[in-house]
Amino acid sequence: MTNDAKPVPSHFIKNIINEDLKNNKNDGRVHTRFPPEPNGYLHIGHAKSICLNFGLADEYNGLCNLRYDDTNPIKEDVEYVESIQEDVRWLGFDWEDRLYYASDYFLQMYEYAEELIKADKAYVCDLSAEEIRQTRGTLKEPGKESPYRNRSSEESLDLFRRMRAGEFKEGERVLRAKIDMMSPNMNMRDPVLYRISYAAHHRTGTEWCIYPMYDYAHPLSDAYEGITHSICTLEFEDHRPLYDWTLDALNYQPHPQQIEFARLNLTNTVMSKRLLRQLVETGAVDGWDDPRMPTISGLRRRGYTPEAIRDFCDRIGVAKSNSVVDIAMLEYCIREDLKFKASRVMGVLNPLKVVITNYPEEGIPELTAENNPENADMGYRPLQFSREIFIEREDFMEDPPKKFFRLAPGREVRLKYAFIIKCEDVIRDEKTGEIVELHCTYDPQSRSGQDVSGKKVKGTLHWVSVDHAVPAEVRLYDHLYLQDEGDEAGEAELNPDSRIILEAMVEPSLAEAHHGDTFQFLRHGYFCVDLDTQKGKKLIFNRIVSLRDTWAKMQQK
RNA sequence: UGGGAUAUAGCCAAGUCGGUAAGGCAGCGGACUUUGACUCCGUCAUGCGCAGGUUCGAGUCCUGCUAUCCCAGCCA
Repeated sequence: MTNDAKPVPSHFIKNIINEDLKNNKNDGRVHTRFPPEPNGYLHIGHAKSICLNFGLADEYNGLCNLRYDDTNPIKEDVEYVESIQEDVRWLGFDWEDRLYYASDYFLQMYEYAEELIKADKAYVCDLSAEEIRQTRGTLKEPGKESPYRNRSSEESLDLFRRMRAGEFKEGERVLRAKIDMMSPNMNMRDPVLYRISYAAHHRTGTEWCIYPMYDYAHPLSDAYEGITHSICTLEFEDHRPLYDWTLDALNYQPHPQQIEFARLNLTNTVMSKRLLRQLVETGAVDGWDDPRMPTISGLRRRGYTPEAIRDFCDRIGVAKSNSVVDIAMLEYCIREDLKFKASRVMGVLNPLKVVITNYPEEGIPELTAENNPENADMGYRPLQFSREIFIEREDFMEDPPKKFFRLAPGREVRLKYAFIIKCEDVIRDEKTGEIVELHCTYDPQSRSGQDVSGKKVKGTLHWVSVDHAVPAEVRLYDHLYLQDEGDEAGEAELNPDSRIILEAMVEPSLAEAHHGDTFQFLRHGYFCVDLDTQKGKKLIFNRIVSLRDTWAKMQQK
């Protein structure tokens, strides 16, 4: 499209790949994967990983797989596997025919485990979960070896086969790697490789009653798929020795390399699946795709575009330091993208009626509005002016400060795409004293595009014709402001101002808008149409993001 | 003296063999403007967690500290 090639940001993972390529490691192949567990909806943090993995494959002429890490049946569901594919596709990435499931490899993994047992590198342990926990030691003290650690390979193999055959109850036995109970790395203290679970798996049903643990399944899945660079987040750094151990134990080749990077954090929001789930389950939000949610589906419904999200992921970079990205960066990206795509239209969120007292009896011919001054290809549309219009209540001040450029008694402003008007009279409600109406005169010489009035005004207002206006629901969103208590119990509390619903008046052309269309309401920001089909196609606009407002900023000072 | 990792501006982040601190977001000042938007121009680290050392020269190398994050699931 554009030729201004955006400089592709460099980062440490590319340095590693470049080095590997130079040494002809992996025969010059680059093969990555995005490996979500289907236990929830994808969020913007996953988008970072998706863009990284698929982006790297793209850039190095390699491949990227989509693989479900579905090794824990009790947490997983087909609802999630479907939403994940939809979201990855929507973001603009294509795994082609490489859609895999760790559960596809259960048999291979099982056979590998038998080999491990025969090689005396794994054993069946009869300790209870509680006993294993107690003998694991602490961060500062070494663990104790299980009394079952040294039983014969034959006995372990027999027990393991019987585990698979369903002869034991959940929790009765596990398969453990025989590594080192004295290791300073907790993950190496004879980690559990297989546990018994009779829960139905969303794909394999009841075919299996033993399931591999992440640390065992992940390196094998990567190896089976010929992954060269297995990119994951920082908390798995301590697991890397186990990742390598699993593949090295039987000298398994190829040997993918695990590389860790820092997960995304955003100011004023929360990325924890636990907290997001809580919002959904308590009904604090309307669902995983509520426009307030940082989920991909929430952002999509809010009106974010895949282009904006990908641009964001490029801009934030990839590194190993825990960081919190300012949400202003995301907001910048969506403004930047919508700037050329969204039609500029007029909507009044808090209407104040204006009567044009010198409006001619014969009426005024149709006006013309430019759909997007930054993108001439988007064309023009007709616009109706009339004797009565609505303007934004906050665009009128009876006693304005010096720098107020909008309407005030005796002042003149331009109505966007239309005429210059002058405020002649302020009409109040007799009882409450509230301003209910403004009486203005218009200057017929000042018509937009053919202004011969010679007037110069500082302010331009947006407006809608009372006769033609279409009522619409407008939803304004604030940040989530969730408190993450960190540990288990933490109750997530939603910012009460996170959604404000207004009854607004919008210009008539919007009556035909489609679900998902994006617009810029002049001065109010970018909005996305979210048609409520339940309520007979009621027009709902989600505000994606506001415009930068230097006037509001001035007032705050 | 458990182990692993990280530290460059308000935020994110480049910085390959040591050669004199990219870029973006936010901010600030100004120009322009029929969106107080957009755009444009200018500005924003004598400084790289701290303290020493090596060197003609250190964000990069060495030594010693400090702070923060992760790890004791039969979760991923």
